[in-house]
Amino acid sequence: MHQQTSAGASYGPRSAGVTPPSVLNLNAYLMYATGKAARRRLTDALTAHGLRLRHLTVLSMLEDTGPLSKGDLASRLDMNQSDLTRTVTDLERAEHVTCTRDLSDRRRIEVALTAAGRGALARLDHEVSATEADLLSPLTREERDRFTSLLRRVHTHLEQGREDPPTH
Amino acid sequence: MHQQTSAGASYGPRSAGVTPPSVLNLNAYLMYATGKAARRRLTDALTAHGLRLRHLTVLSMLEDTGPLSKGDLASRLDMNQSDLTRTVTDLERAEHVTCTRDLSDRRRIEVALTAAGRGALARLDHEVSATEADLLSPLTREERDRFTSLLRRVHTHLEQGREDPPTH
DNA sequence: CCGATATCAGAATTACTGAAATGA
DNA sequence: CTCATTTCAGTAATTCTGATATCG
Repeated sequence: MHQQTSAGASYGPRSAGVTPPSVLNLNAYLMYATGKAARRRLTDALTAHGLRLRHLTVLSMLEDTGPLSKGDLASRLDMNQSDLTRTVTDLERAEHVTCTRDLSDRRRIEVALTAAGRGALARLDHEVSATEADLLSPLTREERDRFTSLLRRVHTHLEQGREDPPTH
Repeated sequence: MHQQTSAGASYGPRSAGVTPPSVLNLNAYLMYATGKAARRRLTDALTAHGLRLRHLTVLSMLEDTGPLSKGDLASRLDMNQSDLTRTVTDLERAEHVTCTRDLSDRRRIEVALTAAGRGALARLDHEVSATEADLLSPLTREERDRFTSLLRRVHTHLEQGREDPPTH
């Protein structure tokens, strides 16, 4: 997008790093494309268990943090309330979570993981780990750690950007 | 997902870095989540121009590589043929690309960028760059370069994985 | 009254599947 | 006939919007 690979004529030999394709330099596109691939692979691994990615993320978030209200879950997972409600309904029906009203604020509904939900997560662990390993297989262990660290920082930034939208 | 935050009882105080939340350690989830955010921001930046992300990716790929057949475009952009056909139809209607049959293989249709298409890309450049900068704002310049490099390697790996599906 | 939380119905967008037409 | 390329129609899944009910 920045350099001008003008018209389709004569592509001379490219020494490494010279005029690399610009789409692939678009971090935004790379993030989108790899995210798409990651979602697809995770989904494939989950369908055999009758779950979708959104179910896994809710279960996993609850395992991490303990019980949360639906609003907090939606905000932390970057889902809208509407979809989160449906997802939790599915999980409640499958008895993977329980929903209880907060007595001190009767608007809030607290969602908590059940033993069955924890069991489901445990059964998913192997396949999710395998998907992880596959996705990052071209990287060495050190590179994976750096990648994770950078990704997490970007993710945290995006999370905050949602709650406090930039003025422009 | 790896550590066992066993049973839902007692969540003691967590000192920094100890038993970090597992969802956020799932690279697959982080990739999915950041990809989702990246897609949303790019889409927001594009709608004002009457384009969608898939249009930008096609235009941008053509600018990088020169004319490509529809099949090659689909494969390189990880879109299925069906959706790519529709996307190119839109772009052709907007006169951002032209489609010409390959005379040596009349099955293939070569898609090429027009001057108008190049102009549209140029007009998008600023906003796309701004989106890029925003997404990666928590990283230093060196970190961005490392991140891009790692991301690109992962992306390349996933691209190849599509053409040559692993046997399992 | 206002603002926050949750729910519901539906639309918009994206992603996928299968089948048909054409040509190598 | 088989295979590759494109096209079309329709489905499934994801994401988002708006309206409503309840509660603080």
